[in-house]
Amino acid sequence: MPELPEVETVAAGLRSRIVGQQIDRILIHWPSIVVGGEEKARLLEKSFIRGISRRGKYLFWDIEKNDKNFVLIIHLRMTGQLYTVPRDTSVDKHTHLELFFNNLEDKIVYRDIRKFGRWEIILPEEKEAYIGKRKIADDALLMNQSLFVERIKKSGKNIKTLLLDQTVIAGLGNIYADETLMRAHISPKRIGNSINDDDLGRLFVIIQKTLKDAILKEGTTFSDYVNSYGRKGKFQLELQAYKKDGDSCVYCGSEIVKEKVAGRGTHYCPNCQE
DNA sequence: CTGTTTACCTGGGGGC
DNA sequence: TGCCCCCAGGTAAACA
Repeated sequence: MPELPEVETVAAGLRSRIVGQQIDRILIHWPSIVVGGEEKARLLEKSFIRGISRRGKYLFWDIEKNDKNFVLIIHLRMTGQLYTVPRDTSVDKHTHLELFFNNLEDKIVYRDIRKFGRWEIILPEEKEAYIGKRKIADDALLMNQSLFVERIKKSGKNIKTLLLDQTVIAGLGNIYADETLMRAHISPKRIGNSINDDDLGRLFVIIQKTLKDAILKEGTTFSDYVNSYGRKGKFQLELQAYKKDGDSCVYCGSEIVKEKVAGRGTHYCPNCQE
């Protein structure tokens, strides 16, 4: 699923090619992907893309049309894909939106098997409220370490729940929550306020390093994720925990188990994650 | 306020 | 081959 490294890879790939471009036309095959439906989606036609940014798993496109500014917010959720193909490429039944450009031979397609992803168009002055309403925390790569440690330390929830909570730290999903806890040798079931400062500091550093490593590998492709060129990532080759149940732990050789923690399938080593 | 449950969707895999 | 059921998990809304 697209988490911080995957969304960052998509953001960077699109930014280098479409900032400055003008959208000529949008094809809408499944209007409910866009909040407000077709009428709202038409706002994008003839608009210019002025910038692309990211916070956690949210993509933000700064849009300008007739001297008015908008923000397009895209969340890929579980199976969303956002990538370019030559404009005459045919699309399948899972492709819900297509963006054509004035001066680009490629089009952008939005493909999403489960249709969980959302596009939302708001005004720039509404962006702060959008983030505030959802209480989206600082991006994991920009967050202050002591703030992270303080938030975990005062919580009675387990660490897996906290890492998945986008109001605590933004960007981790099920894959990177398991991967970072494995690398930090911390059990997903440990309660936040039972973990000492040193271990939390270490976890924070490992979170940032793991996410950066995954960005260098252009993300993890397990089933659906692709980058902005429609190609798979390579970090799945370096996973140590996610979907590794039954395999040997790379640190101690014990068998990795899978059980439900925080309502999610959770993979960890019972021996070295205490 | 907090915590839990359900809805949103489809494809894949297991059981028979 | 096919049918049924469960599972995958990010977010938001409904609920207790």
